[in-house]
Amino acid sequence: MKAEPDTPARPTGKRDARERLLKAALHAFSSLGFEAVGPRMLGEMAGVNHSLVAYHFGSMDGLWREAVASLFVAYRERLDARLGGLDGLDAATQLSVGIEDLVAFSRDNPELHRIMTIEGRRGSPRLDWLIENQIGPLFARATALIRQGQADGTVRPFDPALLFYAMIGLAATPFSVSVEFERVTGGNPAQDGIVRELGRMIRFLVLTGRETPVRSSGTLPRRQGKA
Amino acid sequence: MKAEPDTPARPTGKRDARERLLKAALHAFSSLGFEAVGPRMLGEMAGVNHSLVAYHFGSMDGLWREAVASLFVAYRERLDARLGGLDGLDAATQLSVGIEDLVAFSRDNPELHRIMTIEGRRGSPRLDWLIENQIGPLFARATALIRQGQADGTVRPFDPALLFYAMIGLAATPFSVSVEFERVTGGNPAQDGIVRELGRMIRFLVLTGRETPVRSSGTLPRRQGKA
DNA sequence: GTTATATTTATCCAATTGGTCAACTTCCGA
DNA sequence: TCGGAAGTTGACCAATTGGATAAATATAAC
Repeated sequence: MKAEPDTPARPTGKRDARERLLKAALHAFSSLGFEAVGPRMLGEMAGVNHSLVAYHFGSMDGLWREAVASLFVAYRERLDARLGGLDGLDAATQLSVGIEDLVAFSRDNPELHRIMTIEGRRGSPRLDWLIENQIGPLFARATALIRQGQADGTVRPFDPALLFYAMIGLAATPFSVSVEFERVTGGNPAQDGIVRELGRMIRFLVLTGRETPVRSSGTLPRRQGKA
Repeated sequence: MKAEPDTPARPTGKRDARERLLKAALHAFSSLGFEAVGPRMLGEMAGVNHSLVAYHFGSMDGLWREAVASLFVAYRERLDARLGGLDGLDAATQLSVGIEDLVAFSRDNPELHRIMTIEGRRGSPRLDWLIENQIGPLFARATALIRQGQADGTVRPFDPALLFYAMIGLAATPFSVSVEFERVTGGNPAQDGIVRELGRMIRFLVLTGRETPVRSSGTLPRRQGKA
């Protein structure tokens, strides 16, 4: 369960301070950015003393790294589990499954893309670490699949790098800016209908032989003006 | 409280500091987020005293609002200039021009989308202001065009709200996370070839009758591993 | 020039920051 | 049972924060 804008400070018992700090950190980093978050704020969010950040993680940087790594591990494990059985299958099928999983994961963990969009806009030791350990390998794996599919004629012949960022951006943005999305469109991006429609749209852009499917424009309410 | 000069066109005094503060603010807000930026930091960036933020803009909030408004005004003026002549033309043509302009503007002003992705993820008085004054009208205008095109059969029958966010996300993301993009893909997203390819991709997703064009996968270098 | 106003700087303020550390509590193995 | 390690806390520090002054400078109007 995730809290909405603000995490309430709950002075509970003991012992799980580490986990609560990690959770609070993910929430704070993803909505405020690294530099706007300090031990004191996290301590209050997690309901523990701010000194525990230094004790458990050494520094804010160490906490950031561990929190982000846990997200990427969760994503990779989930993807490997989904993709494990069909390792020998054709690229298009693997991509199709990967797209569906990417949308679902982004819906359940919007923090990952939020943090990436914050860190990706300027150089930092954190971006170096992200590219080296997380995005780089993922990019290599995905673009290899894309090229293979393009050779088969099952993936549209756009630039593989652009397709990679298109998939990620399309799949994650509605959930990443969910508050704006909900207020502007009047619909919650996590609704089943929208998630399916999003997956359809991405598959259509990436894969050939998937012409525009069912007529579907009743997914979101039809709010027009502003308030 | 403070006597803020309401008349903006007053050609008096040396308005140097004001402009420099606005420029520094745009840069800082878009890369660090609102809460990580303070008057002192901006003063140092702009080479002026930090008190000038309070003098010229009343508060950080006022400065933020004015800086962001200037970006939206620039975008709207540019779009209106491009779209002015063909006001009576069909929706698909208007959308096609709008897409091309959106990509170009995002390339030249990545700050806009960066700020939007920061503010869109949680409620804030700034998000309220953004939706009410900037995004709301834009969304209404764009989705009306999309629906019109769908009625004509020239726009693909995906959900209009999703198409709106897809266009924005696709057009802006490579420039918004340009540092990451460049290091991961090995190519600068602002290169002419990439900009054209991006426009092609978006038009293909949105508009019918634009089947995948020329074979084009040599746009970006083919880096596979990481550095 | 003189004067009123607009712009800029320097300085002060209480409040908050990140980091450190000694002391206190809880837990677990011997 | 006891002793030490692990976990947690409150208090302290120098440094910095955002905001509010008054004083200083520049500009324009007369």
